[in-house]
Amino acid sequence: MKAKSKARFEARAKIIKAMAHPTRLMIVDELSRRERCVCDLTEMVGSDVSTVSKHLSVLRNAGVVRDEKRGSKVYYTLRTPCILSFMSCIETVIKSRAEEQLDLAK
Amino acid sequence: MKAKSKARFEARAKIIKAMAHPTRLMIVDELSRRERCVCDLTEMVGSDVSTVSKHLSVLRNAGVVRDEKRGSKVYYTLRTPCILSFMSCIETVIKSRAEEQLDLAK
DNA sequence: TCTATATTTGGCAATTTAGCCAAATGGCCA
DNA sequence: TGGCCATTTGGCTAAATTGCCAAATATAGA
Repeated sequence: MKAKSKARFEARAKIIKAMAHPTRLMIVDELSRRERCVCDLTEMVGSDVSTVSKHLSVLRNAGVVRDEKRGSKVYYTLRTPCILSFMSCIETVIKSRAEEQLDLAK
Repeated sequence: MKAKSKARFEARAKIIKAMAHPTRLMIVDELSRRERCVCDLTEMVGSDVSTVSKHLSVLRNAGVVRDEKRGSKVYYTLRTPCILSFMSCIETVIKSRAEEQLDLAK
């Protein structure tokens, strides 16, 4: 049971780690709206294509996004839409933190 | 607007990064049930106290947990309960991934 | 005050990550 | 086939992260 729960936390951490980067969050955010090819995302992000491609492979390996080749382009989509609720939790943490600091300032 | 959204993604990434570790996830999971002192968590986790203390400081700096000193012990609590919905999203990703691999195996 | 317990901090070695360039791969079309 | 476009991969360096030990700090109690 101990080992099993350890494996569970490792599996979760792997996914969370994949999202733990500003650029990858931006990508996830964009993909929550519509599918995008690497070229679209590269333009959005403003880094080298190879960098964006590597970020995408991190997300793909973690199972956060899915890729589909059509013609010479590769389109990425989110695998599940729950990412939005995920983000709303993060925003709650940010807000809670801000409020607490406001209290301290009084 | 561009810089603003960049800062937003960085703020979010900071919090997500704080959770992106199996041990810290285990801690967050435990704290979602009840408050715990460092000694309790150290026993649970099974690492050196200093290691656990550093994990806790990562979570504290990110605003995920709050600490309160009482006597010679320091008790940690979750700052917001939404972490649970956060985890359920992660589980969805894991499940979606598993199902897709099952399909491939057919 | 002296000691034991609880926690944090400093420091260090090993590992992982990020981002760039250059090169390889794959598809499209003249 | 040859050349162009889209994407991935290899390789490299710089920076960040992890986990341990040792040492510092704080509190409670004899």
